[in-house]
Amino acid sequence: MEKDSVTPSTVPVLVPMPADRPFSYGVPEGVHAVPGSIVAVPLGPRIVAGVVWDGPADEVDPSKLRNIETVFECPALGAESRRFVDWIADYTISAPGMVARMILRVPGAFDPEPPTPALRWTGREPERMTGARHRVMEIARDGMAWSRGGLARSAGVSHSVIDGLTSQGVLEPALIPPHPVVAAPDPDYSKPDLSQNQRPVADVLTGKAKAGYSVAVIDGVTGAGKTEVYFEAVAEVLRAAKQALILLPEIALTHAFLTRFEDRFGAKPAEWHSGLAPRTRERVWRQVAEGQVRVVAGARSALFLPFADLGLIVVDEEHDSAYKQEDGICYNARDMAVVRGHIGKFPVILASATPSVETRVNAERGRYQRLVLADRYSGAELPELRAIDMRRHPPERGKFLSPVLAGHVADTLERKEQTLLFLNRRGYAPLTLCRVCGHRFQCPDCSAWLVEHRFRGEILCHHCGHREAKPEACPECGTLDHLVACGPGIERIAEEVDLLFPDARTIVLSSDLPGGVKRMRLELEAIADGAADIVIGTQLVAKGHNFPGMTLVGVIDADIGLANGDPRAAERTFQLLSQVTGRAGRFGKQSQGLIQTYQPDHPVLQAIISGDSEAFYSREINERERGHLPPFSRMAALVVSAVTRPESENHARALRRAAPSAEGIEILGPAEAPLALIRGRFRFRLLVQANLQADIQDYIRAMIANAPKPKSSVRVTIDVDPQSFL
DNA sequence: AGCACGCCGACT
DNA sequence: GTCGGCGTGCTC
Repeated sequence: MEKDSVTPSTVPVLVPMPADRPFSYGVPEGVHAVPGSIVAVPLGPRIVAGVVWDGPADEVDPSKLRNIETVFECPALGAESRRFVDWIADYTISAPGMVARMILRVPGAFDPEPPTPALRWTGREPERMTGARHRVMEIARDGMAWSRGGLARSAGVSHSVIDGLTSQGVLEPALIPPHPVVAAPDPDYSKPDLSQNQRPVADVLTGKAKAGYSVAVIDGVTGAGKTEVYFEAVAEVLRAAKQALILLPEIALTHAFLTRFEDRFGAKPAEWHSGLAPRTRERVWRQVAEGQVRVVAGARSALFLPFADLGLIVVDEEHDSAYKQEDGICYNARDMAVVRGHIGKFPVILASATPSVETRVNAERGRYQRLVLADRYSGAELPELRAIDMRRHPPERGKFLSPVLAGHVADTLERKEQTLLFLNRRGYAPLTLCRVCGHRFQCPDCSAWLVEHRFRGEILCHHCGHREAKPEACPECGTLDHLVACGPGIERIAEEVDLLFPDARTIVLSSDLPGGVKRMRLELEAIADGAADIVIGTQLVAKGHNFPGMTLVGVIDADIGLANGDPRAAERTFQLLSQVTGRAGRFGKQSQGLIQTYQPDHPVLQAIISGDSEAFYSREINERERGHLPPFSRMAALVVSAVTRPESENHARALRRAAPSAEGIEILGPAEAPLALIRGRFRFRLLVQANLQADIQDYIRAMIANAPKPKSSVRVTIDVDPQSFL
């Protein structure tokens, strides 16, 4: 410990920790740290990455003050990104350091990528020429830098030949700068051939792209060409030398999308999703920060890339629930994209064939501008939709395809066209029970049934990942071979299809598919190329894939989503079924969608079949307004969880008692959360419902501050704007 | 969030 | 007798 004659200057630093404000760190002599600088700082026993924040640092006990370890050689986080972090922390009632962590969760990206060592021709000729050396010189004479291995391989010689030439001074060491992850997109690479319907919408969007903040909603049926239209806004932003971000629901980062982008701009966008290799991830992050990457196509987490100069965000399929993050910091990427646009003073485009009720209401209120794209592009017909009344056309006992649907599948096979059978349930059967004693297989740690996955020979929990080998005997009564599967999953549908159509080539697609993003892309491409006759899939096949040969879509069970009482259930079912039936008939052939249901008169099904979505929306919006539900009020869910049921319930009650009384704010609960037990923790939930003028965040902060501090084993998670209103 | 410290069960 | 479980507390 040396005695300091001068007090070192201090700066606030956001560290990846749930503290409500930045920590203070000393800045050593000669170190340059400005707001946004990404730094390594000591925190307890370890070194972590943090960001220098704005404003003066808090005074801290000098004995606690520690110094910044390093300032990374990396562009500082811009002021817009910093305001975005502060805004999200405030809105979601979470620690700013934890929000910043979402940006910084890219280990290794903060140090510049080292240039690759290479060799280049010096202009000198070898003293003695040999065959091998001649082959090397043929290549090296172009004056380009080659890696040692690359040059050897190209010339078909061994390393020692290269080393010999290097020691003779024929080749000299050089450095290859890091490769750009993608080439620069050219806004004028190919002029789009827009239809009469698309042109005016594209013109409005390009106009907005040149102005400041605005939100536009492109509302158009599947296949109406929304992508081509928003590409024009992207082009305009590229001309203005700004960056653009296109958000897509997780799985929708399809090869087809990337190809369309490349056809329009002459280069692929940089991709950002969970399936990226760590190395690629780092490169993309860094090149986005440096401004080298101009366009990113990514999943919701791409919103937290350190853009140098962002000028547009497109949220494709804006209604999709994949935009909602439910764990850790709860946020909806669609809404946060709008916030980001507001902070950065740039336009945001929301696109969907089935916009969310929230977005429709925002458009009606004039906050968003709605642009309608009416017709299908290039004359493709919408599928002809019909409900199959399962009460009149029941399947055989223990089967799930009605004779009507099976008949149409047979016809489609005969025409050598493709069928998609949709069922939003993974596995073989959602429930297994013993026919002798009635024992039901339940997860030991969750209030959920174990789902049989017959292909894997296991029964597993879809909430915590608990798995066990599928037993032969009932664990309760010991009876052998009397376990019975209840209800269908896609594997069971596949089994039924195999019995009905043994010669058809079938494929089962769900998130269970081993092999990750890569395998999924290959399978989807193979299907598009006609490698399967019948595709059986979960919602993942409903999202944005084009299957040209697909002329029949069968929905196995349209009633699944409507069963629970959630006010949003109707909307979700409408969106999902519209999306999945929209997979058919995108390329001119007449196609049909058959929807199996026990309630063909349900308004949601009527809306889908008749194509009268306006009636559906006005009814839904009305119901939300009457029920005082979002977006006509604001909601937040507080979930208390603990290892024992009473601990959880008691603290939930304590929170409710601690709630101040406030004008226009109401609390519902506590009640057992929809899944009362997850991963061995009992959950109780409070719902806070506020009118649009009330400050729901302040209210919740007061509630938590007033309540007794719970034991650390009791956790409270806050979800502002929850997906479920129940 | 991570990590260390600290106090109670099954084993080298 | 130790190894190791996770409950509690702290991090500028």
